[in-house]
Amino acid sequence: MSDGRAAGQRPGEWIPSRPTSRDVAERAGVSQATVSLVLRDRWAGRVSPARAEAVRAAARELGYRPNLAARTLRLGRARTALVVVPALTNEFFARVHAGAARAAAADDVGVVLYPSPEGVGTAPDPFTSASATLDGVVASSMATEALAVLSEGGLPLVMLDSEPDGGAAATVNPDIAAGMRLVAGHLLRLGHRRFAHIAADVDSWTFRVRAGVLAEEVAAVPGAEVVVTERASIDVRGGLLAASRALAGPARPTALVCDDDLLAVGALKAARRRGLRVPDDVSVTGFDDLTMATAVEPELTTVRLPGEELGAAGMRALLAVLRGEVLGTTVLPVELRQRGSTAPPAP
Amino acid sequence: MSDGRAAGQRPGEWIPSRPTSRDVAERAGVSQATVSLVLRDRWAGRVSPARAEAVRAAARELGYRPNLAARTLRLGRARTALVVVPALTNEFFARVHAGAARAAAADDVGVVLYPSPEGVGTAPDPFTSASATLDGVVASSMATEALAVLSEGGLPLVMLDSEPDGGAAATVNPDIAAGMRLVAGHLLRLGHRRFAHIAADVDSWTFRVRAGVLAEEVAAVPGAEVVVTERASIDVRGGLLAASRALAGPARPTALVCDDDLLAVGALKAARRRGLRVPDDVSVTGFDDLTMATAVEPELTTVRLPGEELGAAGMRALLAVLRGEVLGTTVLPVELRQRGSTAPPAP
DNA sequence: CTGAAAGCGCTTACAG
DNA sequence: CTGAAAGCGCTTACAG
Repeated sequence: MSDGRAAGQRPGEWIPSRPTSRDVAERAGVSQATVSLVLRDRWAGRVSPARAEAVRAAARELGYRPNLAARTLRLGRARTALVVVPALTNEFFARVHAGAARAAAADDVGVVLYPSPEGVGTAPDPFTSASATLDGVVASSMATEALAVLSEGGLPLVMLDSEPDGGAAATVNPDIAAGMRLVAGHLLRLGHRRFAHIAADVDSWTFRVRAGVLAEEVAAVPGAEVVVTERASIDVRGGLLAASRALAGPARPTALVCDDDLLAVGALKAARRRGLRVPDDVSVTGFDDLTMATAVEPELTTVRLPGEELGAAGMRALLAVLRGEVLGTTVLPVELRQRGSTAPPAP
Repeated sequence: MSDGRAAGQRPGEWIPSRPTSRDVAERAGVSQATVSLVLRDRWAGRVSPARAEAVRAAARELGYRPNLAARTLRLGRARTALVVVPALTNEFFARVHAGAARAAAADDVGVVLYPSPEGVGTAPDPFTSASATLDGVVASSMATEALAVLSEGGLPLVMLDSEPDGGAAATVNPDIAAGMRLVAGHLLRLGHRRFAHIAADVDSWTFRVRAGVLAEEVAAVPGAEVVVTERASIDVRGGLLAASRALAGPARPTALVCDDDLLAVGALKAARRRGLRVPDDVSVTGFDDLTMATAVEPELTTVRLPGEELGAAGMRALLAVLRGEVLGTTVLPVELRQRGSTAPPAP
């Protein structure tokens, strides 16, 4: 202790000098090795039950907690995963994070969160962060350009809601295509033929799939057509602007298919401002099933994406990859939630 | 390297064997000490500029990143703070986290997030988490019982939106009392006299203040009264149920003062279901100014709590405490956002 | 201006 | 069944 501790303490008295495994060993009258064995539960048949109990008692009395930095250094693994999401203030990504953290905790792995600051755009290098002693990365719904940065870390990478063959060790996706097929089918069956697609202004797999499937499904029905608005930023205001424009055209669409619930909420506002009733004059659909989807009136017909399950499955996939297993792409089912914002078009 | 590395690698080939400072030293033809000095920017006057440049070049070429576990172990500090919030899927706490992470990053400190799984209730011991090499804790809006657990870690603790003298090293609060005074004043000035308080079912400082101030302000006006509903769980459904009950009574209140925007959104729904118009028949106010506040119609009159600023100020306070500074309680200003959900009561 | 050495706290192969 | 020792990668006081 020639310097390190002293140097660490100089800035203030705030460093609680925690007991070390040596302190526990001393108190229990055993060696540090025995302490480690007992506390890591690797003692069966190697340490007598009496001594094991003595160690546990000493640890308890001292309030001993292993120093994770030391353990990490020794073990060469951090038992920590990085979760990268475009924006944490979006409820969907908060759910993804919650699911990932839950699955990680079940395996005694910690999670460090990295919300890409520029929204869904390119993330600056997360690996320079102070918490960057990482075993692997789970990243959700990133824009295409962001992948390169993530791969650069050289860490095992699991992508969520992303291009299936994007170079990640594993991919877990909600069944986006099925979701959009459910929306299109629902509206077509109600009798809609003039659609507007309120599309998000993010260039990522998930939104490309939504656009592609909607176009296909509508094209398959004679007389049906879909116009695509200028791409909208993913917030209420973006939806309001894009939907206003879509509703202003000559052949007014009878259904607004929105890439996200936030856009759909904006579309609801746009319709109301033009004096149109939802769903009587125009139907509106969303994607995600955020809390907001049932907060508004009418409540939104939308696709429920399993955010928590996505995060949990992604973390489990990462853990499996770290164990050396080889994984491909997992697809999670989605559901259509039919609510008050959709109805047959006015005759 | 008798065992450690080998043991670490056995589970799979996934551990990228990263270059160490020794590798950089070798490549640059200097000692490890020089590498450390240069890379930590402590070389001025101690290492010749030419060698410093050589070290930087070598580090760049090898893609060297310091092993944080080793640095942490040596330094005795983790440069990592724990942020504890009741629930991350609540947008307000997501904002708090974002602000805290931003402030931490500015000081090159990492953030580990701990969303108390049981909502706003008692958090189980966060310090057993695998990422628990921590310098300090910032905790927001915790229920009273949760404080004990947090103090137990023995780490410097900054509380946000909490009891000012609750034993934390520092406290940073939005001016909750002023916020509720703004709401009450606004409604009283509009002419309201019969209030219902849709109160949250969480026993914490922030909600006690809201209840206390509302009661006081209303009591100060002759003829004005406030009834308190059964406490509601903080979500749309909770608000809907509590508000339904409040509106069913004999002397129907003309204003529903809600502890949270989610409750207020529920109240909006309750009013609508009873065939009451907002704000013509009944006024509704919220607290927080979530995205949802402007998503609904009419948009909510609410108190804007500065979530990001709260998180950032809290983290800066923790950093100051870690530097040995003594801090008291900081109060952040709040604002009333007047929108469409409030109006004079029907005559 | 530079390097050799010690030590942070832990875990494990090895020797008893 | 138990302990002494080495070493993970880094930083810094110290000796040159």
